[in-house]
Amino acid sequence: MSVFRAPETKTAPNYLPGTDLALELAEFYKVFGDISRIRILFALLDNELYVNELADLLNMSQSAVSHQLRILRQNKLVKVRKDGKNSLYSLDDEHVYRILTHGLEHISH
Amino acid sequence: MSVFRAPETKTAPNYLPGTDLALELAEFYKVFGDISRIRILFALLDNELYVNELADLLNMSQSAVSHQLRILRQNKLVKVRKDGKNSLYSLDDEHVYRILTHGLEHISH
DNA sequence: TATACATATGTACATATATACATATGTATA
DNA sequence: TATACATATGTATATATGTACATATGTATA
Repeated sequence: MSVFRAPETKTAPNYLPGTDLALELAEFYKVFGDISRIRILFALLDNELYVNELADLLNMSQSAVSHQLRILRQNKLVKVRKDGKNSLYSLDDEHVYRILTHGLEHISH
Repeated sequence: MSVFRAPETKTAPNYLPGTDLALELAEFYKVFGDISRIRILFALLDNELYVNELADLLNMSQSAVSHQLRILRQNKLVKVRKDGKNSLYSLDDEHVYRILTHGLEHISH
């Protein structure tokens, strides 16, 4: 990835994304930077689950789950399907699985 | 990814990582969840750079850059090479590029 | 309509964290 | 050794953020 360079030789970086893009990307990764949201995403990896099922499964309050689901929804990582008074949540994006997988690859060296 | 399921049918999730793993993964993504670190990583994508070069390039204080480089180092995302009194930083891991790329793919829909 | 229930949301607060500032450490050169 | 310079680090502080608690919204059923 990074090319070796003699200390005296200075080359400017040839790809620097604008601040806006960097910010957007940071905001995106920030969503994955919380254990509750990670656990929710893993729970939804192969299942469509109700809010209260998530709360029970993960030992979280209904409120906390709902708040985190909102963040995940806003970032298009999960989607909702209404079922009467219940809400069924599932993953929204095909990338989510790959993103989680790559993270796991990294931390397992 | 997520299998359709009738509301009455309840299946337990078949893969739930332990809390420790979820925490480790969240901590890992947290590193990407900051605009300064993202900008540093992009700057290092094709270049080996000195701390002061990064500071100039990104309009950050030397201290701020150094603090963030420490976090990136501890998470094995960048590595250092000493050159006298200078330090040359570069990406440490082949995954970094792919992780950034996937993030970009997601936010660009 | 009244009640029960599932989910969403407003708010307060405790905790985490990025940066500025000051300073320490380490290296090269006079 | 003294000085200049690059980088690292300790600390304080302002800001961001996750969760608890209370409550609102919306739906099904009696």
